[in-house]
Amino acid sequence: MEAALKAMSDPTRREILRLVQNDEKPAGEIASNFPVSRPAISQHLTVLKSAGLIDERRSGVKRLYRTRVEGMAELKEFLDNFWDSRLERLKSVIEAAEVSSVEPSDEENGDGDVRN
Amino acid sequence: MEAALKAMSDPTRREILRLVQNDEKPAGEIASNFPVSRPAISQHLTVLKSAGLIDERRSGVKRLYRTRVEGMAELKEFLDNFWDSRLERLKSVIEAAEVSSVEPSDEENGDGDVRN
DNA sequence: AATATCTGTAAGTTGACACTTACGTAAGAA
DNA sequence: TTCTTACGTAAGTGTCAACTTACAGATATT
Repeated sequence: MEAALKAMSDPTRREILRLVQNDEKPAGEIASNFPVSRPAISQHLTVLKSAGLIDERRSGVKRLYRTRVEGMAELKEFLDNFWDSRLERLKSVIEAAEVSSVEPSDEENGDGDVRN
Repeated sequence: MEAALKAMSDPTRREILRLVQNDEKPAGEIASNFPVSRPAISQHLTVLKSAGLIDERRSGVKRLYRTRVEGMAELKEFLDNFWDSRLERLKSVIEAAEVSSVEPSDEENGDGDVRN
């Protein structure tokens, strides 16, 4: 999970995920879409695979990669829980902010008694 | 956005976000929840702030931090779009996998004609 | 003014990471 | 078997990021 989030934080890997979203593609073809070297992409694929975000299948000399749905779903669920515990009750706030302008509470006195 | 995702990929920062989800808290109190040094947390706060995920408010000597709803919402939306273009049509697949066991297509011949 | 408190910033260290260029390996073709 | 194709892996390099220990600055307190 931790690994999945970290894996997704890289733009190249996100693009890879986008490339293999539906049909599986061989490593070479995937690499051909990027300005970096083929081994570099191979390493990215390893990261994505060990993060559970893609599947690897061997077919002859080639290795076909494809998005692993379970892994993606797990990550999504993890993040959805994250939003839930934070955004849910604050959802109204942002909606209110969209309607009217931002209206700060405007307090500039000192201290609010925070135990330390 | 890129910055936000990267910021979230760190466990310490995710915990910070969890701490300041509702009420704002001063940097010192936030730091007291972690085994690392206070300056380290201060730097994490800087990262989160410049990623637009938290807000800073000065109150006397203290600096109060709190989750920034807009930033979180934007990140969520970005990711939701990401899932959409990938998971939506594959949703059925994982649901099918939950019902029955995994049933691979069982192809082991070679090559599928991939231009290279 | 002098002092204590709360905090960011500077500077340096260490480890992770994205990348490169060899090189090794497995599968199919000649 | 020998060659070619499609890869991963090893080894090295530069950069970034998380952390540390000083130190500086700004706000109350005395």
